[in-house]
Amino acid sequence: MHKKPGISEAEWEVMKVLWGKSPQSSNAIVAILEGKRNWQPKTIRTLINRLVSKNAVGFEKDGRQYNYYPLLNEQECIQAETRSLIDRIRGKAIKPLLATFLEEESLSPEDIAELKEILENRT
Amino acid sequence: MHKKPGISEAEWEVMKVLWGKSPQSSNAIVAILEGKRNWQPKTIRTLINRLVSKNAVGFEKDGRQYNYYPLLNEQECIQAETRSLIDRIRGKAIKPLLATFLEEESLSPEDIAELKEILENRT
DNA sequence: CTTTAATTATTACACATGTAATCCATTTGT
DNA sequence: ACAAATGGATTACATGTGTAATAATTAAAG
Repeated sequence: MHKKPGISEAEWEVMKVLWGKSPQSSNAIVAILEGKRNWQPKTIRTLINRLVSKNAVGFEKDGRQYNYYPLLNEQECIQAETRSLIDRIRGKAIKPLLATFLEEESLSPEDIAELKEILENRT
Repeated sequence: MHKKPGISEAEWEVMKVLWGKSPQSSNAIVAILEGKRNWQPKTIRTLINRLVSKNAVGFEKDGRQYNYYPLLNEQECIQAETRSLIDRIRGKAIKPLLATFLEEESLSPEDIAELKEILENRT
């Protein structure tokens, strides 16, 4: 039994563009991503098509062109990835992982305060 | 240009077994994993072999049998996965993700104290 | 020694993913 | 009206991954 396919790493880049603004034409998506990743336009179109196949992205026709928009919620996708990582290391020390996050990422003072509060309440 | 292959989700299960104790025979690994995942022994052996091909696992012969041990450090692998997730959601709110972690996972009081300290020092 | 059982090695096969190119239809410039 | 460009649809192809089965080898049992 094969498991439901998720959104691949490359496809995530497209989702992020659409979560940032939607709907957008493939041209617009291509323009944005060509700068960030070293991808050919054809490659980016393939990714868009795959996301449509996966029902992660929908589109409306505007004459001959399509305008794409996300069908999945950003926060839910992030949570799904997070849970996937948690599952992967389940049974192992979660702390070093968290430490990596806390050290590497830019958090606002408010974020930090809020996270501290979560930790307090867990004790 | 193809990127270096990582350790797949299924392979991680094998790594976890070996990080828990090593070296171990394939039989021992199979015995442990048959309980947790619904895998055939042949499947598990395939995973072990792939890890050997990837230089993630080494082995010493003990007569006709092999005893396997990890060649990669657990903490580093966890960090790599963590960074991969961070990259994936880069530019997006990291806080909800952290909140998920902090709420879902079981952390010891010592862990919590240590994490709080990390947060303090970041302020 | 020969048959059997256990282990490792090799092969299989469908679907996913990275990374595009080609084909086809339609719009647009001349 | 015709040619060129553009955008979507289809096809490509190597490698990775899940999930094993089969073949080859060798140790153990009789």
